Amino acid sequence: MAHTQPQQHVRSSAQLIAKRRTEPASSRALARASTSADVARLAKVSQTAVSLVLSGTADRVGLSVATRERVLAAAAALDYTPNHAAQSLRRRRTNSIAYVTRDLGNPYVAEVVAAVQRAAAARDYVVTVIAAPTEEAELQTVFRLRAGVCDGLLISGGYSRTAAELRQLVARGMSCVLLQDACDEPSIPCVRADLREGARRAVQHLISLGHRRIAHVTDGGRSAERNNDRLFGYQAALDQAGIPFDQGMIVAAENSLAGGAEAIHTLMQAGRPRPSAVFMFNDHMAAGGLHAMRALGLRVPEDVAVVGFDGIALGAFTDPALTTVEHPREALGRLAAQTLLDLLDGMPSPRPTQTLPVRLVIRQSCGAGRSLPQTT
Amino acid sequence: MAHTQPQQHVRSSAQLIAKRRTEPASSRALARASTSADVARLAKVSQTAVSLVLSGTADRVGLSVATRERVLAAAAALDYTPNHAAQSLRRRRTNSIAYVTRDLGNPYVAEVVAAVQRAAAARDYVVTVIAAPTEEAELQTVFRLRAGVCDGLLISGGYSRTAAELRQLVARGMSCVLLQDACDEPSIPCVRADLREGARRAVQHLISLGHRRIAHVTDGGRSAERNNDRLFGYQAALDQAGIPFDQGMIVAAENSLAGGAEAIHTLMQAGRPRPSAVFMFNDHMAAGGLHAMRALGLRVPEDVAVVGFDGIALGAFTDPALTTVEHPREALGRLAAQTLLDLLDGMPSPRPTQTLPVRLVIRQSCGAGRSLPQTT
DNA sequence: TTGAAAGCGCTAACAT
DNA sequence: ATGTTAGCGCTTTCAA
Repeated sequence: MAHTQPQQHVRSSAQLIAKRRTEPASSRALARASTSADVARLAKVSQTAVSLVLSGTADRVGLSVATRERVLAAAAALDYTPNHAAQSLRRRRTNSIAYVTRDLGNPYVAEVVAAVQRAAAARDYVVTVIAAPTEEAELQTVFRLRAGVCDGLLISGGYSRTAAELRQLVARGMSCVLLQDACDEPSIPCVRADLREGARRAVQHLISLGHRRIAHVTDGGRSAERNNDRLFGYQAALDQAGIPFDQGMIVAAENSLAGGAEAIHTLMQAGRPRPSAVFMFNDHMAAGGLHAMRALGLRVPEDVAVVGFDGIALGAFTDPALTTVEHPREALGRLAAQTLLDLLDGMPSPRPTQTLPVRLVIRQSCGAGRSLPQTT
Repeated sequence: MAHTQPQQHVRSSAQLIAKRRTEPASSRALARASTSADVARLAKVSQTAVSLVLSGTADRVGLSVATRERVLAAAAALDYTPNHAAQSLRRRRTNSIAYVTRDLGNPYVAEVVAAVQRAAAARDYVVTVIAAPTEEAELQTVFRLRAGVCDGLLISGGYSRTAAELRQLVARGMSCVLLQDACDEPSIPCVRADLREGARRAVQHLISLGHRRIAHVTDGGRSAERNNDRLFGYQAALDQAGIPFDQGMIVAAENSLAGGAEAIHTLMQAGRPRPSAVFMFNDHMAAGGLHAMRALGLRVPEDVAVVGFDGIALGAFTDPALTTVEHPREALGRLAAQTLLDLLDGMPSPRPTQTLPVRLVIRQSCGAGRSLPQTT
């Protein structure tokens, strides 16, 4: 960018080269992107030198400063960018990892992804996010990754059938880290937040406020045998307080605003014992639930106390603001990325599962009385 | 998957081959992934035949069925997956497009992405989503794409400095389609919704309800000279009704729940003429605004009418439900993807800018009186 | 300190 | 109907 004059000069010779090389090709094509050979020719050095300089290995090897500068000038003049496919083919490394998620729509995901990207960028890796909304899409995605599109894989909340495919992938040498849902394969590390403990504390909090009839709205989209950390935590809290578990207090619904609202309608149906408090699967569903309660004429927290989960921004802006369990999104994303990159560098994960702590955030919806500031 | 027996048989020979080939290599590496040469050897055909069969060109050329089946069997036995880098290098095509967005956190984006993915999948393309939260990140991302990581680019709401970089990219032969924000380069097509008309209608609706002091909360994060379609529509509606424009009715804030709340606090400050209605930049900010109004003791729509924008799911679950302008997310994503893929196929875009219509959705927050069903 | 040469895995002209 | 051959653009021994 510095020396405009010489650069301009060199650029013209560069274009000559490009032109000459392009002539025999199809006339429709634009000027071919310049290659490292073009750079070498222009700098009057070998391709090796170009590669060495541009990959930063030059000083390790000991190329002369003069050569180095000639290469850099030529590269700049030709507006050279290494071809990614060729580089990957040769290096057997793409310097990219994929983050596969089911619901891009969840703002929670965006924050985790942001953290992953920061951590990856610090180690010169690129993150591509792949949305796989259905089980089929997820399977297909994982399958496609066998082609070596990326070096490693971060999977958040995968379907169980994916696990089998994953095992194969890992057996073939692909590195992979799971978010939140450990699979039975110990060689695939998992990074998670302690949702079970978070749920236990949330429900314990409700119990401490005097509630005994506490309902739980679960995510019906998740398979029953997995991902019920929240349910386990809920049960643990009841157990500790000596409150018998009542299956009628459990309602499954779609993980969405509408699903949350629907669950509340179900729960508050006439002829059914009414809960005095509801522990919702997440804040998103809780927001929908609050809407439904309002429509039903129920006051929160006076008639029904509500606790959410995740700690998304929305929870501070609902009416009333949601008491919730905060997911460590930043730490989770960072740790997952670091674990994966360590794996790629040949450093095996210290523990198969790393668990991060969560935090109970008390706002208004649980009726704890204290009027705290409304933003976290 | 059909003939287990023969497959098992072949698999063992396959493993022999794999083993033999691996022996001289580093002992640390896992069994090398099989290549098309391996498949050819096992099927006793040439690599060409393998390539032809697996790329589906076989029938066009006229390979015998016997050959075809031998190849398929061998490929299955070796669990063969073509190497993506090699394929891309040779074909000069990656069969992937990138979707670059500033805020993955916006649920609106997720829906557009989903539509893009469906349209792309139908034409055998993969979509990778790249989050570029800052201008620097966006520039860097666009710059990196010069390496040929993907064949085409979808950019939504890009920063203006990106435009320059984009032009270079397009000049180099990369195909690119903009979402919503046309840039001054006519060769880069743009797909957008008619936000200006949507805004005009929304404000006109407020005017028709008797409002004259209508405030507008804009997105302070966007540069002033771009992206103010909503502002233009707002002004047009005022003009049509003969209401003078008052700069004091315009407040810029961060595009977030908190930003929306902040804007309302500013707008409702004592000593300032109070608006009787507020047209918010989007539903997300509007939701934050509703929260602020509640905190200030203002009733919506009795004291202040509110209209949002985008038509995100949340708008149907706020209290009161938001009157809004619905963005055609599905159509937008689909059209953008199709335009880009057509471009990649050498079909130039019919018009530099394609504009989709929007729709006013009347709910409770504007006080139109009619009590419509709460979900769209 | 630098360069020549081989080859990553695949595809596509061009034989046969 | 099938095989041979020559690269795509890059990195990396190995030799000078």
